[in-house]
This record gives sequence, C-alpha cells and structure tokens, in this order.
Amino acid sequence: MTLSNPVWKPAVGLSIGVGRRTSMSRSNSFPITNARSSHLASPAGGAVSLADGIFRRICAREAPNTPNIRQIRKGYTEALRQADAELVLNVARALLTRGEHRWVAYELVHHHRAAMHRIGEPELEEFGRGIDSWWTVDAFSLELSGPAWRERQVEDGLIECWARSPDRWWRRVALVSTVALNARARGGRGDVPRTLFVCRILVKDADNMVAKALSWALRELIPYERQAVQSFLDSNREAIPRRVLREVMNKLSLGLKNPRRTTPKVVRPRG
DNA sequence: ATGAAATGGCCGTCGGATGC
DNA sequence: GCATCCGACGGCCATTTCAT
Repeated sequence: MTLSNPVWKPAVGLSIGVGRRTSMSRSNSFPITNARSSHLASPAGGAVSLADGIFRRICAREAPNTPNIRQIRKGYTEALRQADAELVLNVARALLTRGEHRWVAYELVHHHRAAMHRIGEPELEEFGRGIDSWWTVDAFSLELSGPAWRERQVEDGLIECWARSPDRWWRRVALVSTVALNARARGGRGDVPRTLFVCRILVKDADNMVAKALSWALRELIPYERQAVQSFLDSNREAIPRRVLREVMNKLSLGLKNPRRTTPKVVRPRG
C-alpha cells in the first residue's frame, strides 16, 4: 500500500508544553545564540534570516522527519524565548512563504507566549491562507485557531463563519478547532456548548474530511459530557454520516474508536 | 457495476512503567 | 527526579468488502 505520507502528522497530540521531555530537548545544542542579538537588532531582516536558517537546517537533515524537524523548531523556540512577539510572527510569516513545513511556523508561534497572545482574527486569516490538506488544516487548527478561540481571542462568529464556508478545509478548521477546547493534552478544559455549536452546523456535511473531523470533535467531548454526546447522536441519527455514528458510538460504549475485532475476519474469494 | 462502509497499515504522540 | 521504553491509540489514505 502506498501512503501519501506528510512529514507532519497531528495524531493524538502535538506536544504543546505538557508532553514529556525527550532526549531531543535535552541534547539540543543550538548554535544560534550568538546570532540572536544581531537578529533582534533588525527584526524585519532578522525574521527572514532566521527563517532561512530554519530551512537550511531542515534541508541539512539526513532524515527530515517530524522528530528531527521538531528538534530544530525547539531550538529556535528556546533561542526566541525573550524575543518580541512581532519578530516571532515575522519569522512565521517568512516560513509560510516557503510553502512547505507550515506546521513549523505554527508551532513557533504557539510556543511563544507573547506571540500567541497576539493572535487575533486578522492573524488567523493571514496564517491560514493557503491551507489545502488535512495536515496543514490540523496543524493550523490545533496550534493557532483552536487555542486562540479557547482563550477568547477571537469571536465565536469567526468559527461559525468558517463552519459555513464553501471551502471544505475551512469547515474542517472549525471542527478541529474544537479539539483544542477539549483535549487535555492540548490545554483543553472542556467546552460543551461551543463544541456542539460547531457540530450542529456541520452534522449533515457528507465531505469525508469534514465527517472525520466531526467524529474527532465529538469523541474529544466524551470525557466531559458523554450524555450530551449521546443526545447529539440520538437527535441526529438520520442525518449524521455513518462513519461518524459508528466511531462515536464505539467510543461511547467501548472506549475505542475502532475496537480490534475479536474474531478473525472471514475473507471470501471474489467473483 | 457501483457506491458506501469497513478494514489494513503506516507514522506520531501520549502516558504509565521501569531503571538509573 | 529524570530519562527512556513501549503498548495503546490517534490521525490519514488506499484497499477490500458489502449492499443494492
């Protein structure tokens, strides 16, 4: 089987400060400290230069997979810890012009407290421009739009606007953003009303990318209000995509999205 | 024959267990 | 207390199976 395999996969958790530390973070000898002061002295040019440096380091890696690229990102996060928010945002902007590894830009902002606080509607519209795949959407939603929405840096109306977008990827952004409201590993504290608000808008959406996100959003809500999720399924049973119904019901009843089959599958010869 | 649903497989992350 | 290991589970796409 060939799997189109993006380097970054969101999976259960991008570490956003609550994950365990790894040897990568410990052994990260990051040689940009000396250059930092000159970058900070000239923010505009410094941002481009820093972005260039990040890309050079990524390209220099023998195996440019997620852990290796993240190691590079962590080094820059550490080096930029005391930097102005605007510089970090400009580095992210410069990274986004490259068209690949968008998630690095999103993580840089996410892990810089002041920069993250600066994220509002204009910044989200800017940084989200060009999202056109599930992995760019999920990185954007989990790192930027979701946390910003959770902290009420943007209005509910913006998320509603995305949920009603003709663009499938923006509709998915609206749903995946709810994951940041609820997933503890991402700083979520549980927000039933705002999650179900988005789910109701998209409950009939047959697009596969949207349906999978709906399943994800509802499953993340179960630890907080399983009765609300059950009621949502009951009242939308006819409209909701079969996949969503099955996965969320599995999670409610068995604790797993796709429980392992207990009996071997019977394979019938075709034809 | 065809579309929908289910499954398989790959990679990434989490979090408990373990060892130093 | 900290680092590391590893099983469980998450994401997705591609393929297979099922239902009509």
